[in-house]
Amino acid sequence: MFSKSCEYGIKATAYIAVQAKNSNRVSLKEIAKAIDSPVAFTAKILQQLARTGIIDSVQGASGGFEIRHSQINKIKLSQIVSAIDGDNIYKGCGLGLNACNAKKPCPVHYKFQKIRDELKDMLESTTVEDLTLGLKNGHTYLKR
Amino acid sequence: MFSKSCEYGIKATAYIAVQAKNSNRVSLKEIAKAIDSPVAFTAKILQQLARTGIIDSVQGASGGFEIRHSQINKIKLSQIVSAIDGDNIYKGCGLGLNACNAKKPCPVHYKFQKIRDELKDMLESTTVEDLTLGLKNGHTYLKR
DNA sequence: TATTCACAGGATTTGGAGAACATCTTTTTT
DNA sequence: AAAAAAGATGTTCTCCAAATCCTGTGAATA
Repeated sequence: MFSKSCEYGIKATAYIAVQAKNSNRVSLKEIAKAIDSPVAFTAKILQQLARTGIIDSVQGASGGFEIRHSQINKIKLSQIVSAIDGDNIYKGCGLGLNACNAKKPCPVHYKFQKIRDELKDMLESTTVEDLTLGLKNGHTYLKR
Repeated sequence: MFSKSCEYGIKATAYIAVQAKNSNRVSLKEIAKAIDSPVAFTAKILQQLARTGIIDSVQGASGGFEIRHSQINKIKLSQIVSAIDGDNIYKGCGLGLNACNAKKPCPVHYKFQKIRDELKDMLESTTVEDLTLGLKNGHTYLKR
């Protein structure tokens, strides 16, 4: 469904948000450990997220990553996905055709459109805060 | 969404079905040309589909691939997907966790489950015949 | 029965995403 | 100002899906 990068991006953002709620700034290492991801690779993804303004990075000793409290309930999953995987999930043809659209649809175009639209709605109506709720009370997990 | 193999598999099956309705048996080359896919790679995928009984292959001169008329409206998209990609699409975790299930769900588990269930329903309720209809009257396409 | 056509299937190569490594830059602390 | 902590960036390595190659086998037909 999503690329590995995107999966890590979502998990990392969720973890940072949980810690930000406790006013903790977290380091790259801590994040990688918490979401069980390769450190160096995670660094690149966090950079992408920081550049697009989804998370904030602070350099230097006692630096790390954080998210402004006011942003936690505003960041939508769709933003993270777009930042990392682009909008191919919404636009891409189910059968991989380059020019698949309403004018020249592939045989499964409309059936897939329905699914994709629902996926889009879901991603646009789910905020990072939604993800933190289950994590805080231990009902959901980021590892294993 | 699907692997390239799977995309080719669906397109090939649809094409073979259209031709089978006209009582034409089609060769590997013709199929590859019709769906704009690499010949050798397509051969492998057709082998898989033939082995699982979704399509029939006939060796020798004037051989090729075909589908029994009585099967065209019975073969479901889900069968093709399972034969090539397995059932990872239904089971796989949205965030790539190995052990993501109702007992230890990831933060997006239930939201994704809904989408996946709908995808499953769609694939199970769409037959190869459904795909052939648009192709025959020129409303849908397999190339470009 | 020899030839040719066409699929079967094992072995191999290629390309790109994912992962790891090394180095440079910035910021904080002392 | 120097050292330490941490992010930024470029390069390399690895692995698997994607694609190809080559040889084997079966069927038609002359």
